[in-house]
Amino acid sequence: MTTISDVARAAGVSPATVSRVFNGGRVTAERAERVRRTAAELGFAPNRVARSLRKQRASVIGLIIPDIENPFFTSLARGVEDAAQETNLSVVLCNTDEDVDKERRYLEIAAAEQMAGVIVAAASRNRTDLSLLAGRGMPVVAVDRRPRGASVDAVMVDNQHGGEEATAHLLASGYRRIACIAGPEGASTSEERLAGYRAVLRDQLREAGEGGEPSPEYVRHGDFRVEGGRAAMTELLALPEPPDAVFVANNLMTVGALAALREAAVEPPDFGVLSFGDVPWASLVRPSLTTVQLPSYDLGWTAAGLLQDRIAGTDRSLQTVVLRTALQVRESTSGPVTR
Amino acid sequence: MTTISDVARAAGVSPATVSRVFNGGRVTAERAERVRRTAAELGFAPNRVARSLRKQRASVIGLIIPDIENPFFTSLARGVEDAAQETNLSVVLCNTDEDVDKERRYLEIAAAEQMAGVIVAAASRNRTDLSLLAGRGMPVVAVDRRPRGASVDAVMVDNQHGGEEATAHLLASGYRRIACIAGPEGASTSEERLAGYRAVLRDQLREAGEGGEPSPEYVRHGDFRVEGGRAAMTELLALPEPPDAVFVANNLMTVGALAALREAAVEPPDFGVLSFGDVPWASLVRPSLTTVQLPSYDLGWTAAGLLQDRIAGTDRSLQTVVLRTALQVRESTSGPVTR
DNA sequence: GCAGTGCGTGAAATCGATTTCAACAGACAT
DNA sequence: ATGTCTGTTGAAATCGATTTCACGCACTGC
Repeated sequence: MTTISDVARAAGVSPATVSRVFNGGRVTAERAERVRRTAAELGFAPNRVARSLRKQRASVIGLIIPDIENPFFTSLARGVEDAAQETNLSVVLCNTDEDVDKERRYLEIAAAEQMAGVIVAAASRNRTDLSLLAGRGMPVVAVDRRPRGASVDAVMVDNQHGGEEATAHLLASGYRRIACIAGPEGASTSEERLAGYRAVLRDQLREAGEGGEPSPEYVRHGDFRVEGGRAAMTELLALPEPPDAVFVANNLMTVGALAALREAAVEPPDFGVLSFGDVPWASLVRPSLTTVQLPSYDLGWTAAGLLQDRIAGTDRSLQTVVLRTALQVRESTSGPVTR
Repeated sequence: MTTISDVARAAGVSPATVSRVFNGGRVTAERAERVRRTAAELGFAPNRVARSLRKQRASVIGLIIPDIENPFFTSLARGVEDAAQETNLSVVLCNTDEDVDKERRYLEIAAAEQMAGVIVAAASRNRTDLSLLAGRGMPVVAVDRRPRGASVDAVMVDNQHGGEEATAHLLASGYRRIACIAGPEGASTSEERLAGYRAVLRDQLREAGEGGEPSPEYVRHGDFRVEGGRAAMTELLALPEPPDAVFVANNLMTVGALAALREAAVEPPDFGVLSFGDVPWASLVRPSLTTVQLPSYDLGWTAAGLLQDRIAGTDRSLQTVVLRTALQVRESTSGPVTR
């Protein structure tokens, strides 16, 4: 391992000069050239640990996500990674498994490693505590989920709008008994999607002159995982008057819901399914699935951008960027065949 | 940020003693207790950067994979992560996009960050150069793919066996014109799977008294991605005598192949499809897909174990662990209906 | 010719932990 | 009383880079 002193000695200059060559200090062209050449000869690469210690900041950003096996988050991670690469930051990917304790451990590591900044998709709206980092002046950006009371930059999805879009599409397709499989109660993303669903249904009831509220029986809460979706869908199908369509609040639960539908031998387009979030590849084997597309990659990219601004020292006021969803209609035949 | 000196001062001891308390040196019980208490009061957590610099080794391992969006690798990553957690190592996940240059950059970072070790699923059999790290004495474990000439521990999948299993199953199900969509030429994993396919077909031809070689037209090379699978399948279907089944050498290409089949309105069980590697969730919407299950999680877990042995300083001789695949039969009706 | 300015340079301090080394205290044997 | 040994302790060196500071030199303007 060649150090900066090795290079300095070989090039006949001081370590300070070598450092300046690589960090944009003022050095005469001729010396700089000589240093660069000897450095290349010796295969010198600065020790990033030493650099981090001295600078009190590593060239690493943390990305803390709740589920690495969910394509939504891997896509987000790619966005972060691509953006980070442009400024030579590396990304440490941490998977919390929706577990607040695991998450806290990672936040502590981020502090102890003196990471340049952290992007967090919080495991819990209430119990995730970002003050640990924000308090030490470490730049933090919340993404997808904003923990309560955290004063940090954020990049969010317009969940309510997505929920409205989805529900409106199902209505427009002719379905009338539309259920909703929401996420865990308390999850902000889920609440907002549900709010969108409710708002559209209420409007529709009013217009139809029926007034009142959409049936509370048609709303089930899952856990954002496959099994939760399956269970909720099974319950819905067992109702005295089962729904004829369902809006599912995330991609994994959609997979579960589809499985339950298949077991019950209920198929689109008799039964409408609209997924919030892309179910990757499902489109290939089940083209009739309409989805609310989430800007996952852009979410990551944007969050990384905000973070880098902060790292660079910008002190604009706190900012929340909201990205829109886009409905991707894939139904070949749209709407129920018989009514 | 409280440092070790702050704690030392507050507890009325030297920094050396504080360090010993946290690193298992000999300290009298009473002092140790006092130090621990003051440390807790001050919220002291050792600065990992400083520790890494002094120890010449970080408590971080690198995991370098070619495609973070492939569930095979995310599952592998979980295996690594879970194993690493047990010894308080954190994992840095690096995505190379199958790009050798990107990969080299990450290998250099691993060196400059003084990572404790690296697990690599190499982007290229020929061009991935692990000597950079192995030469500096950094522990390295190859996983899934073993780069040529690298003298490192390795954890592999028994690809040939998996290929044999897959092909034999298709034969046993009654298919006779079995094609293969292999991976890129030169990729060791692909070559081995293909070898398994060829071996079984040759045996079958011999037994059937026909002798000779399986038709070379039935072997196509893809790029391990969705589009490659789709293109290859389309070509196969366009042959004068198209196959009646296909063995696809990885999960993503299977997705592409399924899409091509759907476009051509060819459906199982008239056409047999066997995927090497699980196509997540596809089972739910297409239960008839039989797959060769890869031990992705175990691959990661095992690799992390080997790496930790090396980090701890074991100097047993180089070791290659080969994990078996398992056929997961999901066909409801098995085999072609008409012949 | 002299003060003032600016640039390039190297010596040395610095980041925060670990670890070596020497000193010291106390127990015990000679 | 002296020597030996064991077990604790703190001062100081160390890891490898960055950065401050002061110095020397060359110019400029008066």
